[in-house]
Amino acid sequence: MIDPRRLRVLRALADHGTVTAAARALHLTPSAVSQQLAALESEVGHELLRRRGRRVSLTAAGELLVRHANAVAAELERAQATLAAFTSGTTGRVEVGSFASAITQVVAPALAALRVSAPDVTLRVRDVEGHASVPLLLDGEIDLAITEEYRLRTDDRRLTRFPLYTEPFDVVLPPEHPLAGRAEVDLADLADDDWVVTLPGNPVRDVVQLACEHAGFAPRITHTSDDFRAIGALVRAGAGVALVPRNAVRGVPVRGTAPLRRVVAAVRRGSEDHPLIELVRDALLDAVGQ
Amino acid sequence: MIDPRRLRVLRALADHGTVTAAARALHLTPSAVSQQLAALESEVGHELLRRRGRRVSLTAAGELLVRHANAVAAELERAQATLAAFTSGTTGRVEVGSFASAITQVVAPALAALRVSAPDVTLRVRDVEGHASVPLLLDGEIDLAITEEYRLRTDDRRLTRFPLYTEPFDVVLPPEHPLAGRAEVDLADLADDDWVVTLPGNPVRDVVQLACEHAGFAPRITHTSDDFRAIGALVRAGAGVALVPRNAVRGVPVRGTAPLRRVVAAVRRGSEDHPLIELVRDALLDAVGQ
DNA sequence: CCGCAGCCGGCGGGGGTCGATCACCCCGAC
DNA sequence: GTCGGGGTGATCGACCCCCGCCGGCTGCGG
Repeated sequence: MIDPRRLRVLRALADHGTVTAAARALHLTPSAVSQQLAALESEVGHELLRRRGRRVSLTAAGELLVRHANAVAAELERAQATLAAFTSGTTGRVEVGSFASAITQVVAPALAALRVSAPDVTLRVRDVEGHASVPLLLDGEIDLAITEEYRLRTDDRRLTRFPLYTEPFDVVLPPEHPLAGRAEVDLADLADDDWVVTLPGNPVRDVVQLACEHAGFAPRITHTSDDFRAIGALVRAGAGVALVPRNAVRGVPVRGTAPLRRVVAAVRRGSEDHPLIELVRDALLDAVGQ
Repeated sequence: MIDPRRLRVLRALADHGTVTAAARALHLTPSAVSQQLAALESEVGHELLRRRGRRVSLTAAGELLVRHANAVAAELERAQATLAAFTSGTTGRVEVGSFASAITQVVAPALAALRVSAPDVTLRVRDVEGHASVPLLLDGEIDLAITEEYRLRTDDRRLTRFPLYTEPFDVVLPPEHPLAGRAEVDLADLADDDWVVTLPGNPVRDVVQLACEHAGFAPRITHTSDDFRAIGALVRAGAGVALVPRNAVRGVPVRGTAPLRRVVAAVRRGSEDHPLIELVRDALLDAVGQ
């Protein structure tokens, strides 16, 4: 029989791609992970890992088993959720991971509301870089992740997601910029400016570049940062212009159709029925006035 | 996090009703089972067992968790099945449990056919009393059970079932019986005979009694046995008449609508896609000419 | 030459057995 | 009726063994 605890190890490997990273996520040494995977292979009688150089990748059988492992994990999560629904008094802790601006936007208000409506629920908030929250969620380090929609594949069967709010991207201009003070700005008018954008790999960068392209130009990129407050500081220092989500840095609306950032909450599949998760989700939805 | 191995113990308890019996099924001591269940309770933070006298029964939370445990088990079974489908050459062992007459009827021919069509598959057959096969199946002692339909609840989500064949009940008469030699017998003509039937609790007994009732009388029961060959011997010895499945003891057809015994094969849910199971199932269906 | 995967020796603890105890139920004796 | 005893079932404590982890090492590859 397959030892279901070993499936957990396999899942971690699939998520992190390397034995060492999986071990970190499981709070184990690489040695232990390697041994467990070897044991799993002999258990199922199949090669699950392919040694590719100094790394490993999953074989087809491995990929298959991972999908079943995900189903098992979801079922366990569901078991915990329905069981928790039996506890009459809602007590417990929920760990929420969120990027900075969403904390001020929705998490902090939700936390305040929960302090009075459900004082026995302790909400632990963790400021997490956008790209890090989903892995943390899957690792079980946090129970609910607030992230941008484009960081999730819609068909990811490991997660359940629900939308929180949508915000447009605003233009941020230096105080001395000729267009400063306008009520709206046309992107095309910024074709000759210097631009401050996020680092390559950050999806926001693609959003900005697509928007500029749509306005008929390619932005001249002079400075980069993944921290929107840093971007705001650079812009105020006259380093260039930027296009950032409204709640990150307050700017000027874009004339016409502005790109949008959709913010969603995600939980591990199966935990969506957990009463504490439902409570926090509802508080978050209340906080965005919905 | 719930340790999924402990769910296995909980399942065994639910199936067998007592810690000792669950321990037997798991090849453990009662002490070990008791400890694992206590650990599970503290893991989920709920009472799962209620001490009722010197026995235990499941609480509502326990019942709930059992259902999830069944889902997890089915998923693990499915994982094993899809992985086994990767092995090109069909090799392995399948344990089949069946009552005696079905062995001669379908299992033996299927075994003979598999010996030539799939020589690397070893089929182990086990003669099992009708009531015992399903528990053995759930315990993992056998992989496929051939049993009467009325021994299965149709909504049992732990099993997948498929029909094999249907046989009518025949009347068995002593050689010196006035109706002996007839091509058909009307049940109503046996109202004044002594009857040999199965023991109370055996569903066949209910079938016989219902049939007699339908024919307008209550059978006068003088001898009982759960072994149809023993019943046949008693009848031939002149002890009375009987109504038994045709393949168990050859008798005389009933005039009008005879009661039917539907014989089905059952496998653990999730294992229906296992290539070896499919192979055996097809061989069984071939053996009944379908 | 660093970093990662995979062995090997050694250790600790989870999880097993064993034996004893307690609780309960079904008896039959009185 | 009730009292006591035997059988059975659950649980606890003590012990212990092996599984599974760690740490250090090797080998390889980028």
